[in-house]
Amino acid sequence: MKTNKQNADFLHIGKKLIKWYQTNARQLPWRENQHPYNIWISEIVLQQTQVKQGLGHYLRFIERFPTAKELHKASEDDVLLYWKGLGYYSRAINLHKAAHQIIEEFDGKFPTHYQDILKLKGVGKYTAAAVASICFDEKIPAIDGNFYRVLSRIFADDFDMSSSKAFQYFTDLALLIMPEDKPGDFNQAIMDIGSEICKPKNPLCGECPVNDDCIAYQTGRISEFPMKTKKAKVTDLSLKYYFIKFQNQFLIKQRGNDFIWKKLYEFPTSVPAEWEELIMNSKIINHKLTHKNMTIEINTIELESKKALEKFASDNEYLIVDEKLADEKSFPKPLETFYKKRNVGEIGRLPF
DNA sequence: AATGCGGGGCG
DNA sequence: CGCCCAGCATT
Repeated sequence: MKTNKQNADFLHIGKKLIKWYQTNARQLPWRENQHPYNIWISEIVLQQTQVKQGLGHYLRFIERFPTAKELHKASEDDVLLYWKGLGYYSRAINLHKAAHQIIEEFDGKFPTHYQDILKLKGVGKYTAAAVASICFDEKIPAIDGNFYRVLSRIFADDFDMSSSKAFQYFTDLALLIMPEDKPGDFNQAIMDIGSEICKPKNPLCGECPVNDDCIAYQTGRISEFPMKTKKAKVTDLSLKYYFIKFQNQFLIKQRGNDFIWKKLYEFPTSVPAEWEELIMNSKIINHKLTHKNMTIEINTIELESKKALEKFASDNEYLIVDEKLADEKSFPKPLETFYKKRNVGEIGRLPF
């Protein structure tokens, strides 16, 4: 925690949020009472799910399974049937398992403390905090994506929300603005403001009850927050090449301008079916290599004549190059490696 | 620390 | 149409 924030009083922000919530809360079915069962179901439904999408499912689910006892008695298939279309189906399976826990481990009574609620299957820190604060007045901030966004903007704080330390960091920040009283209203105020006003894109700052406390808004830097490093997406890639040659000459073609290795040269990526017969009589050397997250298979085919090579090249618009000339072309790294050490490999059959 | 789960929303 | 999405369990 930054020391310059420790001594200042930010509790007035939380108090404003609570006051705003008491007259501006969205009217939602699970807010008609504070039964922990209903709040719990609603929080699970709303994980990674918009209210607009989850509302109908929530109503049908509660109608079919009005209490933990009913949910406990149901079959897993029945529970899944009522989850159909919502996605993340392990949520439904865990809901069902948690109903068993409530009946068997908690004697049919929904647990009343954060630490016990957390023991339920499918309930993590966010959901446990939401239920504990809304239903049992425990002062625990319900830290989710909304909270990261709202807090980072209020404090114009560029702490990376992708960091593994972000949860603790934003918990500390939340406690700076969280009053002792009405923790449930406080958390729900953040939920409503996060989804309706302090939206990721095009936030409606003019309607925000704490816009004069929001440093990002006051300094016109809303779009800078929250700070988030996007991790490079890792995808496995499997490639197959044919190193088709006659003596010291072989075939290459320049890649297009899309995907990877733009404009670099590579070996043929396929062998047309009409060449199959000719190639069946050739010696095939199979070579596999890995590079980063790629696996590349290269089949070396020694043709019987220069004429065959030329025919193949003109049929498929390949370039015939000399081994020395090839050095002047730009190859992707794994192909260049192969090109320089291509005497490695095993004799095999062509894998058509 | 990274990955899988699933739909809808968004540019 | 591809990309994105902090909640939770699992690895």
